Amino acid sequence: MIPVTRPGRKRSEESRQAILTAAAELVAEVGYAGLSIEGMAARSGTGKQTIYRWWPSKADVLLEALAEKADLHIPIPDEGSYAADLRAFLTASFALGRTPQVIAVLRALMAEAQINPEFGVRFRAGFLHRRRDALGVLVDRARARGDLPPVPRPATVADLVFGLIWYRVLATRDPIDDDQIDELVTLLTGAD
Amino acid sequence: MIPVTRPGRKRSEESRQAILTAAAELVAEVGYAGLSIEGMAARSGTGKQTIYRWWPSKADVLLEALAEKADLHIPIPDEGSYAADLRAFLTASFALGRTPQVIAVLRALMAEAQINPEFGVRFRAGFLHRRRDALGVLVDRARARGDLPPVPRPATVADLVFGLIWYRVLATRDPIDDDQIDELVTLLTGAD
Amino acid sequence: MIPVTRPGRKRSEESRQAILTAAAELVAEVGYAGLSIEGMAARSGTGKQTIYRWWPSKADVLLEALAEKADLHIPIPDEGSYAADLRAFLTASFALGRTPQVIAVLRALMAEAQINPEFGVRFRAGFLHRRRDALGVLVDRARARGDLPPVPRPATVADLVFGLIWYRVLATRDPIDDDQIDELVTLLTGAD
Amino acid sequence: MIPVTRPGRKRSEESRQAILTAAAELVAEVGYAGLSIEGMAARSGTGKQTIYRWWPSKADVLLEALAEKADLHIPIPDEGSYAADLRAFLTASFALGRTPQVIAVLRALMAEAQINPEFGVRFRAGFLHRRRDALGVLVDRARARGDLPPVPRPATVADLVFGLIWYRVLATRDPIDDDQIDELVTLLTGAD
DNA sequence: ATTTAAGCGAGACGGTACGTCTCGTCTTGAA
DNA sequence: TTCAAGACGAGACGTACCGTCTCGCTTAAAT
Repeated sequence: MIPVTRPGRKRSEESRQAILTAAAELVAEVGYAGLSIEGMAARSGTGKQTIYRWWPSKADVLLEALAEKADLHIPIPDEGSYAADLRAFLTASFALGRTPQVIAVLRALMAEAQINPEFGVRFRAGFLHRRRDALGVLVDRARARGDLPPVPRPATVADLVFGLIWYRVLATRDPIDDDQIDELVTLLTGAD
Repeated sequence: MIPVTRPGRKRSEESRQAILTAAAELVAEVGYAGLSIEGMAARSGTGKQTIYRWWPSKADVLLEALAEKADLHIPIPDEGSYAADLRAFLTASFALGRTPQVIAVLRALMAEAQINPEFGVRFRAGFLHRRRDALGVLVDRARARGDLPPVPRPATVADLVFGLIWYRVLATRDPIDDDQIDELVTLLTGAD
Repeated sequence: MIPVTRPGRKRSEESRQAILTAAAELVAEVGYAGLSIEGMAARSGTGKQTIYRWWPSKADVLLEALAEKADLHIPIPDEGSYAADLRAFLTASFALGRTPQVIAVLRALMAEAQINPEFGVRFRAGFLHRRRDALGVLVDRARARGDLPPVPRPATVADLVFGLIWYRVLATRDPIDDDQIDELVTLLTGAD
Repeated sequence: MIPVTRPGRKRSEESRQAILTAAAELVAEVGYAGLSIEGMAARSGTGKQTIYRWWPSKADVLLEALAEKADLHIPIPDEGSYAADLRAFLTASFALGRTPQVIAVLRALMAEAQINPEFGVRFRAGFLHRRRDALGVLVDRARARGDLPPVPRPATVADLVFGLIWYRVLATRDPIDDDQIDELVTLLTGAD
């Protein structure tokens, strides 16, 4: 058994919060490209070393700041049918991305994940997989009910749902209207 | 009529090609994060100013290098039916992204488009919209034929198709298998 | 016999004047450090090559501009005595350097002569030696008259006179008052 | 009383020395025009920022390097008479400028002082005034003794002495021979 | 109580690339 | 041949951050 109580000063929760807050404020003010560790340290009144000690990159700070405020595991209670479950999930997901600040951070993190492969691994594990798993719960539930149409296959459902969401966020950049939720539900449940 | 003959030395096509080649080679060797204007100038045997004179950022150089080799307006001949047209388009699109080098560049450009808004505008106009228009031709053709199912709507077709492709490229990072083409065709044409 | 009439276009006197004028104006506006061949070409409406064709450096342009306006060989008529000659020479010399613009150019040229040895050679030949020779005429005249004191030696007279002037221009930067002319004349003529 | 202990890492004396040495070596090798901050950083194995943090220009680095090796306040002990004091001062001054390396640096600094006014202020305060003050001590001593001739006035003595030295360094560029020391002493002390 | 071992804010360090500026040369088409 | 225009290879400028390294201090568990 490892002695968990190490000697020395404890990590400062105050500094941690100050850094997360500074990161969120700065990215809103100067954009992700203008965000720097140096700037975060200055704004938060901490030292650069304190940031480097706990986070590997500026993207990881943002990821933690995001996780702090938005629970990514939004559980979907059983709504009775696959269609109802799906509609609930989509509505909740779109609500998550309705705040421009969150969208901006998501765009930046997805971008960083492409450019910095190590962060990519962490971003997939810490964000993308969690969202995918949340959807997986619904699909499994539907499968158990025998509610699932033959096309698309369960594995493809996530690709279509998240593909559409991310494509709108990253490429077309206009918000998803509610009509599209109905359209998607219809398409995926095989209803007419 | 404007006199087209401007005074002064002409732009060097030789240097332009050397820069595009150097950019493509370097991004393959050191990755997008390791790519720099400085490095491109050194590798291509040109001066930094020559690059800054013609391109606003390293991403724009890559975009031009990409456009140079891959025609983005791949025309889809009439295959007789919506389903056949769609299958041809998807097959051609996946083939485009089969070469890892092209995928790597696309990931980088989509990332840069998130981080650098000015480049984002150019990337959408110079790449995303062209691909979307190419798909639009098929859909219009199907609509003229009365071949189009009520769901999804034409505008959503592109979101689903490109959403799925980009999501796999950016998020899951595993290649699309051919079964998924069939699945997608079935889903979008409303066939059973 | 060389055919003096060479083929091709003649040198443009207009451009030459425009360049000299631009150089003089610019050095007054932005200082010698801010003066550039590029700026001179832009201001004068000429091409850089035209400047490089006729002058080896920006300092040479300034030197020619200076020579254009101030005759450096101010002849000193025989005033009857060494003391009177000397006083006339000093008065004329100080007058030359009374205009701040000329002083500024002289400072810059003397500086450039230290930094750029090739220009140093030209500056000495084109400016310093001419001034020294002008003083030499007086001294020779005095020697012929037997008017010269044993100390300082003729060669040292120039060192003292020009040394004092340049030291004030370069180091102390305050103008020479007329009392110092008398002082210098007294000192050099051995009068009491 | 201000607490002198400032936070943060201390300035590296090792780097400071390495930079001063590199500056001195480089100016000897490539001349002042060829000297660059970039080159000094490379040669000294430091970063450019470290130089910019402590010195405003390459000339200031050289000035400090010069002050490091040559004490500019060479005190002149009382030699008994104004003439003897003066001879000692001149001999010491000429010795200072006998090493070609020192001369080369002085030429460069005086040049830079003309071109860069801010450095000019620092050069006068950090070098010229100190030398002038050293001479002032002798003159004051002579005045106290009643040893001073009416011409030249004390203020002009410095102009003549340093004028001659600098004129030879900057303009004629040939070394001062010892005869000229005697000549100068004779002239300034009013002896025959 | 004293020692030891972090963590902290601060800031200097060796680096790298940025985007700009100017250099001196070369190329173009008109005069 | 010269000229105005302007692209070119080259390379230094001064700045911004990177990620690392002292530094004096605070904090807390172990001695």
